[in-house]
Amino acid sequence: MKNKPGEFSKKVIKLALTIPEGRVTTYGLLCAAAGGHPMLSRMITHILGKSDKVDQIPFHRIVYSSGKIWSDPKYDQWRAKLYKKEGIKVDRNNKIVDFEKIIYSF
DNA sequence: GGCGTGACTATGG
DNA sequence: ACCATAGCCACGC
Repeated sequence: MKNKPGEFSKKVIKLALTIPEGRVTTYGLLCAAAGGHPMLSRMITHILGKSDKVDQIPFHRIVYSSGKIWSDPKYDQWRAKLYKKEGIKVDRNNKIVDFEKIIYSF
């Protein structure tokens, strides 16, 4: 499937916005759904981070392939709040509880 | 047109 | 099972 330049990023953003509440996905799945290589995961962050829709994007629903989360002091509280709000459980090691059960595949 | 960037992933110790 | 290192590629400047 051929993607025009810039479509990838749009697709990624669009897909990211379709992640249901209470579900999580991985960067690998997201980029695969966008029609890219699994290792394009880094671009997801880059694109979403630079996007003007960054505020709408549920970064908290996008986690590591291992189900772990990047614990950044900057976003930690923000994410924790959203997790609590959506009923997503995270253990004290920032690992998603029942990750394999709530993971969302496109 | 080349280089840096990025809320990552895979692999090895 | 945890930590460190290397590699991946599209997009913007």
